[in-house]
Amino acid sequence: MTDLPAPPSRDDLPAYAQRLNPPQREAVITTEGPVLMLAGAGTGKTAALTARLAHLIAMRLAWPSEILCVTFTNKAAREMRERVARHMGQAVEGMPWLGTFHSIGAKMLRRHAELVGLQSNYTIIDTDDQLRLLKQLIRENDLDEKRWPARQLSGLLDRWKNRGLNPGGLDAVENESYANGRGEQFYRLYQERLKSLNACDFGDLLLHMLNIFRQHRDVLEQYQRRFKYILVDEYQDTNQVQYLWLRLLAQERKNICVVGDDDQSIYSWRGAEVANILKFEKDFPGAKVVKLEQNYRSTPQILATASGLIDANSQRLGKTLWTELPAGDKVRVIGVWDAPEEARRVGEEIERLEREGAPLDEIAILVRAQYQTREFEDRFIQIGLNYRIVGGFRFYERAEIRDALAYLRVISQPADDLAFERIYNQPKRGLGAKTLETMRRHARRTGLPLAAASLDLVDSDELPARARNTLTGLLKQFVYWRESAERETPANLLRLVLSESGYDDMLAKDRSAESAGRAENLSELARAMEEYDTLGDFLEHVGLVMDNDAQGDDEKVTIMTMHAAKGLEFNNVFLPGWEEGVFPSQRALDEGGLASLEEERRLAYVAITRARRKCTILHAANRRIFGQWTSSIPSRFIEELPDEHIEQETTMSGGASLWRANWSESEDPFAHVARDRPDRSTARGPGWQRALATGYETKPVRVAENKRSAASFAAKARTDVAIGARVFHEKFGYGEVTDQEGNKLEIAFEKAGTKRVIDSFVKLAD
DNA sequence: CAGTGCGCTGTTTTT
DNA sequence: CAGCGCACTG
Repeated sequence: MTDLPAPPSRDDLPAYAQRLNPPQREAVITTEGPVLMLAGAGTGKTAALTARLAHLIAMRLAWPSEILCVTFTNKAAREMRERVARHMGQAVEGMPWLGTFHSIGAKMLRRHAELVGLQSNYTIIDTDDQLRLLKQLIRENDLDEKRWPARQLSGLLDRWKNRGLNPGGLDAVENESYANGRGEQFYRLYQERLKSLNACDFGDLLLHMLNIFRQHRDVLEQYQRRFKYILVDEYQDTNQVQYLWLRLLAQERKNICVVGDDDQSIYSWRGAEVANILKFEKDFPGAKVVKLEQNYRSTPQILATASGLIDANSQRLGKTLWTELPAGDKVRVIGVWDAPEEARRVGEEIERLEREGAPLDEIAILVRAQYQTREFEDRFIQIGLNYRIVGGFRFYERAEIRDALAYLRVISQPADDLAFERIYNQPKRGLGAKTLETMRRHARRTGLPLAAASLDLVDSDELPARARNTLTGLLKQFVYWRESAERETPANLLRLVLSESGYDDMLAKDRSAESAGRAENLSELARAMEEYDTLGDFLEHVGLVMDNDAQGDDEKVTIMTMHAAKGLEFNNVFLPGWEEGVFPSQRALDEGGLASLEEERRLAYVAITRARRKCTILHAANRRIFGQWTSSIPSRFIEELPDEHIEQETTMSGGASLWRANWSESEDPFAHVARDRPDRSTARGPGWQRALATGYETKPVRVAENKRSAASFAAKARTDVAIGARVFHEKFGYGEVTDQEGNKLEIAFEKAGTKRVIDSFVKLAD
């Protein structure tokens, strides 16, 4: 890092600043003090942000390692890294603190894990693991899982963590919201369980670090000193923990630059608080506010359509986007009969674009919800159109991949019970619920992880001979694999495990249609692992970088959700499913009131502004929902689009004209639009007020006393049982203790003969 | 212990 | 029309 370029002289602007417009340039050169960059869609915010990064480094104001740069998605982080590298040439050896909130949180937490009772090789569990764990907890505590579903608890936990609340910090209402006042209890139980698994969930990555910052000044100061500059992308999407986290870190130097657009806030369901961006100037007095309003992306028609729509929202800072780009086509609104026709129609339009020479990777179909992708997939397969679906079933969520990862997790972290449970009978080894029950029981009584408890268990006669032998074999394999992990590369270790565990054989014997694909996925996984030096590195990557948007080589149409499309742009954009109940979604209409509706509208704004040249909106009169054909009316958002910039069209087979005919007799389908439209002058929704009312203080957290180390394998022996004692065993009946060795007893049973059992499985007979 | 079939419930969006 | 939990049968 000694070969940084010389600082540029004042008159010849460095390359990274040359193409910036005045506001952008201002955002770049105002390095000291707080800066709020309000950047509308397509106004070159990433360009400004990366230029700012390059500037800080080029002017030698900070080393790359002294800049904290936070993004929301891995994709955004990757792009920024690449762009900075391009600006700086080879001089910048990466930026260690450029990444998503979660990956940065994870990295910090690895260094300070012991402060929250974890070990630095902790596992990051995903929602799937989390749900399984919660189900266990719910069952163990005799709760009716129908009445109090794990999903619901998961949602609450998420919400609490997003708000920076620890178990002790829940108020009565929150506590009441699960199992009649047992919210806090389950939150606590869950956290304890995670700790014993040496694991944490996504929310913990941030919350643990926030707790550490609050309770360990020295740690906080260490980071405050390190980060000379802080940059935050998509600030409108920060939630409460992230906000508190940033505030603590920025408090000292106040060199924080946040970039965002209140009109593109679409993650409030994940705890994001638009208010964070609205109150930035209050949090950081004297903040320089820079507005980027020149749009470089879309035609005037597209821009005007989007602006007209978002204008219906009440809670906005308000910006006026303008463009110098030449006029283009009007935004088209097409009404069709049903969803299949919608897919057919989009297919035809794409084929036409293709004939006109448009590249397929410049075409995107943006949907509200994942289920809408099916229709398009079916159609495109039929007509042989290349497409790719972003999101949806992610690579790492496939069963076989998760199985493989579970093996690796147990190898790297023997206390990972969730992983162990997943694979202890996968492939089928003849170990079932009964064995698991015995293992769990022993684990619970001794406080050992499952695998360790099992190791103890197979040294007794508690399990039937067959289960005992199988389990012994499996545990021995793990010991051996753990040794192999020392000398093999992660990729080779995986291949070894898959072959020796019988997983490969299982797939080979499986004659079903999917098995070949599964095997292929596993090879792909091994290939992907080649670039990692240690198993730990790889597992961390998997925990956080769940994205699967490997750029395909050949040209493909992109199908994805509007949420996933944020930050992207395409020449041609299709927006299907603009119907009440689909978009805006039924959920948003049912709950959440005005705030939800406005978020849906912002989503519509985001979707339209993805388009550079052409934007086509579609709505169908009939759609199958829940397997039932239902007729639908066009989205209220369509009515809100400014007439002069759109062009309506209805197909011969019916579409809009039909429902119009149906409705005109009885009722105006848009009657509700006027009714629901907010009063712009007075609106101050609940979200706004809640945000203003929210304080920063929550109760301090008690750091739980350090329990038995998860890795400890020693089970304590009972002291109340001695040789000669008469005892009762559930399976073997009554007997007399003839020998005692640690927690193992040798007992002469009256009916079953002499057996070796574990002391916790017997009780004293009287 | 594993495999099958039945009925229930519920679908946004993501790190 | 899912995907799941559950009960029942080889």
